[in-house]
Amino acid sequence: MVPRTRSSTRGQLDGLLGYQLRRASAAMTADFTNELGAVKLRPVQFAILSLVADNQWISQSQLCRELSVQKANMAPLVSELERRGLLAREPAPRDRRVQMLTLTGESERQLPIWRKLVAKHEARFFGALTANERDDMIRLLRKLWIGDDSEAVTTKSVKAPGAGKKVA
Amino acid sequence: MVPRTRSSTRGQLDGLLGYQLRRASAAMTADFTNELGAVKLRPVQFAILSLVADNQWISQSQLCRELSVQKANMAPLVSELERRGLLAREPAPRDRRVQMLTLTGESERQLPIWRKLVAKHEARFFGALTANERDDMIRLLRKLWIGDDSEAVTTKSVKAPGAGKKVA
DNA sequence: ATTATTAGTTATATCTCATAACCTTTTTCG
DNA sequence: CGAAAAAGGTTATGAGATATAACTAATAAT
Repeated sequence: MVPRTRSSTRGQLDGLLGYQLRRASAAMTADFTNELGAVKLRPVQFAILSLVADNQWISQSQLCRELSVQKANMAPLVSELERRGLLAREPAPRDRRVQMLTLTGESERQLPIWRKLVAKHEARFFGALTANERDDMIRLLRKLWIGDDSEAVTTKSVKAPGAGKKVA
Repeated sequence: MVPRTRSSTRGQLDGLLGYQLRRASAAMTADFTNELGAVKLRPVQFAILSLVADNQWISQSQLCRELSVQKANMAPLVSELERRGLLAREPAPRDRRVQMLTLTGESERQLPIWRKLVAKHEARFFGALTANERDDMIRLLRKLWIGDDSEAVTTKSVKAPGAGKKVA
């Protein structure tokens, strides 16, 4: 059971947090897909449904902000979930631009099951960590991107007025 | 300094390690691109060059295993770096199938500079963490994917003989 | 020697994510 | 009030990431 030909040195690379983060995230996504591939739910789709479940009548724009997904990418995502009968769009009465979102009977029924699958995936993938380590990690990870406010809704309409807030 | 319109509840989602990992990794990649976009180096390209620097004459296959990149995807990656004069391919004398890789004078010269840029990016992005927290995080992240051995070299040549090792 | 394996390439399909252009509806403000 | 700006949403498009399949050439196994 020799670890194959691990002869080379990962050297500098191995000490980079960014590299470790990227690799861990990729492995996690693969494991997620492995668990929820059968029900055809990708991480972002699960995130959308989960968020709609916890915030009924949330608008697509709000979703975009919460998930840092650009509106141009959110449209087809929501459309597909709608097409599959997992999400319903409802025009907002007070603002006719807004599409309010809600779960359907079908997704309402399935979501608890999917959440169990996700929980199973999490237990498996993060099983290498102790409960304390998991708490630490979630706390640390959250510090890295919270407050990102990475536009995500872009197309900032920075046409003429250059008074932009210096996006850096 | 109110956190904008954080009116909705991330609810269940927020407690998922996988979600946090995915968001943090995405934010990190964006920051990396922001720092090294000017020199046209993506994370995977930097990883390749860094690894070749630390392991001269490494083969593409070894690179694939180290980085969990499939050979079908590695080929064009290496080709582009070669085209840009940052990597040189040298047929191995003992095994004419193998392409041994090495840095060029140009990349040898630039790599220290690029490493400094990466260090700057890491300092900025992970600056929200203390030194101890960073040590913790790198240790925890490593536990998540090390030993993955996720094939990555696939195309298992499972032609006729079904005695394959059950790729799952 | 035949067979299986390994290194590498090319082609292709999906997913992710960013930009731009556009329409419609509100909101802001002179 | 009315024009301009801003916000919600859609479509189109391109680059990057990543997975599979099919293939050639060279080496290893039995």
